[in-house]
Amino acid sequence: MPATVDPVSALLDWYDENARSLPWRAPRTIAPDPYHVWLSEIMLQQTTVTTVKPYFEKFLTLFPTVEALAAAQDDAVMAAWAGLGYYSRARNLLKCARLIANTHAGRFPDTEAELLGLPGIGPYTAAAIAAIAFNRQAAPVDGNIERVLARLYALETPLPEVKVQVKAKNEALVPQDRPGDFAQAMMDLGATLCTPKRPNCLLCPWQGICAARKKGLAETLPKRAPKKPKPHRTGTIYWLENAKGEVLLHRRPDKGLLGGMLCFPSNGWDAANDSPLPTLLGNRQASQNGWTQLEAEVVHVFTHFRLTLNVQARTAPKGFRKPADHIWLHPRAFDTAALPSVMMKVAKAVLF
DNA sequence: AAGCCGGGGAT
DNA sequence: ATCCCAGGCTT
Repeated sequence: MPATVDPVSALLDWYDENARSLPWRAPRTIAPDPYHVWLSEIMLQQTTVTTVKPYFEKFLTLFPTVEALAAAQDDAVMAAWAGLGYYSRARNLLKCARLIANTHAGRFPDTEAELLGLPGIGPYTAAAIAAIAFNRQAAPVDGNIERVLARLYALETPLPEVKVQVKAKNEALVPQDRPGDFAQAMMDLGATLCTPKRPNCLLCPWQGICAARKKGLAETLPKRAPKKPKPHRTGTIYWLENAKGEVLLHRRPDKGLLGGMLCFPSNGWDAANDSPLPTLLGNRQASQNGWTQLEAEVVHVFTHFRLTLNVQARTAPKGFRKPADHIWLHPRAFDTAALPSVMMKVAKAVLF
């Protein structure tokens, strides 16, 4: 053994011996399926491996090929994505699948530049697909790689400014023969050993050369700007049932919060989607034909605000006509519909 | 450049 | 209760 080992070789050796078995990772001897790589990378945007796994497998069952996905109904895709969050990803996923199927003969482009032009594919995902699916000389940088390299080189500039240095360091390390494995090894290292808190430096292939470890800075890098506190919003859910036991749901517009998803009519927390129901039916509480305030209160945390919802319920009067963009849906169908997690919480609070 | 956009696992 | 995640789009 030489006294000094090439850092990239040490990383790839660690990766070969410790690679987690992930459903979208092809065996060494089999070429990866670009559809699988693309689907997994979109799902993994700001989302952990544990969360993505069951969704990835469900999508491959429902939509085995990019052509099958392209042929699916919008609502079927939104329903399959329900609970995964960042719903613009699902809309762009479908947009991209139809583009690939209809104008690219079902084949994903194999260069970083072409991939970057597709809906839902930004700088990270374009580089990741180019490297992993096509073994191109591309160097994706995600949150894991930022952390690993900020520590390896003890980069003390706070995010996001440090991204420029990280990008340069990363590109300098990419090996010519295994760019895809290098990217995945870096991300695996960040996800399993070089974690944000309490990194397991004793098992790290770079424990001997990590500058942050030598300085005792491993746990504190990368530095981040302090975050702003989340504002708090409150709202009211209107749970309206018809004679068949179906509940009224509102399909939200495609753009914006929970775009394209089904939500119970509500007021007070999202002005653009305030419901006409209380005006249509009268919002007096505890009157014979009015709403009944339920005990249920639902708390949910979004990216940029915290939400507390109270629930009012009643049955629809005879002759009630549902407003535009509303549907009746029986609770037994909630599990397979496009209900976001916050609305699933509301349903559970009312039904149980 | 900054804000918007979900949800859940880990600590 | 807080952090942060295999980020992209919009303004």
